[in-house]
Amino acid sequence: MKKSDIKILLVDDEPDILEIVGYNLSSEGYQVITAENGQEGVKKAKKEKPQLIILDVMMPEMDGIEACELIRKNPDLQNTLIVFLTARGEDYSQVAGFDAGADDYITKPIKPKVLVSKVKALLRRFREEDVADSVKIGSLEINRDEYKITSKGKEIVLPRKEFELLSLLASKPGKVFKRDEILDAVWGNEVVVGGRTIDVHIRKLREKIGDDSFKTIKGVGYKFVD
Amino acid sequence: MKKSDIKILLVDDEPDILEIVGYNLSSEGYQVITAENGQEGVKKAKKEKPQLIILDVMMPEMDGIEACELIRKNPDLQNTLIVFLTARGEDYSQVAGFDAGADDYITKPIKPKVLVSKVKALLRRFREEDVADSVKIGSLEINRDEYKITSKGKEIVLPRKEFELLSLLASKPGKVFKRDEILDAVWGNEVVVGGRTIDVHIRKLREKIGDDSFKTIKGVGYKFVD
DNA sequence: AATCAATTGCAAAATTTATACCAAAAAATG
DNA sequence: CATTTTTTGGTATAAATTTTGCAATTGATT
Repeated sequence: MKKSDIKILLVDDEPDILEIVGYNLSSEGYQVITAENGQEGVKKAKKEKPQLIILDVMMPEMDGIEACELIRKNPDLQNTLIVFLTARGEDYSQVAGFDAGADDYITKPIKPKVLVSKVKALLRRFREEDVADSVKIGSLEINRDEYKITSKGKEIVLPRKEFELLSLLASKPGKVFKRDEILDAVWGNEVVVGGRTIDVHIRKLREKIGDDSFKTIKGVGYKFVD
Repeated sequence: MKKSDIKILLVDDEPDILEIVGYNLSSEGYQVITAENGQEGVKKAKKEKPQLIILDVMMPEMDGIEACELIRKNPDLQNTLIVFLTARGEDYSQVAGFDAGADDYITKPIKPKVLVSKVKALLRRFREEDVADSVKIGSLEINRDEYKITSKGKEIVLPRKEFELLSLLASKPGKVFKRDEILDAVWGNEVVVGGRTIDVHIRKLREKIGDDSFKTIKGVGYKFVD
């Protein structure tokens, strides 16, 4: 994701803050969206789905804490980063803010450099978390990032489809995936492939990973067991 | 960078301050340069390019804020750290100072210990940021600043695109970058280039850096291995 | 238990797809 | 304008995916 693809929503009732913070973030290359109160903030958050939201705690009508809670209720915004702006000394707000689901807070008066570096740091973490899906299933380790699988210390390189199939099955060990489900997930339901195709791939996996790991449930599908 | 390579510029109209602060910093091993007023400070800043500048806010003729703004306008001094010296209670100066681009402030009366530790802390950050531009990946050293790559002691000069591509891949050794990702990062998704373009650049890199360093994951993308 | 129908396993072949490589054109650079 | 870098299209090659036909297995039914 490019920097200019990152949206930051800025919610504060003081236009001055909006301007200075907005300016600093814009000149760093981020897309900045602003809102002047809690309601508007929540609305824009839902609409724009920013990666990061900077929320003033003290605002008339709906304060930052409340807005934060509302935002967090939205499933699409679960992973959005939320940073609170608090006046120094409003100590309680840190606690309450973290309870409400904040990721960090910045105290006023705002130092542009601090703000920018904090935002950068958070977004770095965000990005890393985003890609860091390497799952361990018993003796298997599936590293989606590096596109490789480690089984009992041995690295196994798999072709795309086999890799996808294995990740799917191993994502829920024990669960039986119906053939339809598998086709949907691995092949996508646009492409129609014959019925035997899945078997073949399963066979390849059995050859490479181990025969016992894959159980056939006749008339239904396959499952991966550890 | 050695400590004795670090220059600190001290700007204050009071000779006493100059002396006491200067003495403390010198005995820490830093190179200290002094100036007795704003004009002189700005002039010396441009000439000496210190890593850190300590500026008194209250000075006759040109005050610290103004000097700071002038300094910041100089492209070479964008990353220079600027610390303000303010009398306690001059609260406005904090705000105005940060607006002008200051990184920190120290209130008078000056406590040498506080001063020194603050300077150290700031310079640590500065150094970290500074080196973050040249990354070492195994036998490779990528210097984004000077736009060159050192491999096994040999300097390799790369054209822009090849350089960008290599830095991308090497930034996360082992990670597979999908062709889309590569296009986004190196070419930017505004420009549309054909699919073979990436191959060709990879080939060039393989010729120059070494065949083994670049693995192809068919149907997915490429990765750099150390 | 034997039979039957349906389903899955399997191996090799066929097909499709992706990438490497090349040469040459186009664009940028100085 | 000469040189270097980047892009493109074409072809060769390698690899992955799918198909196919038959054998083996399973579960249900008698």
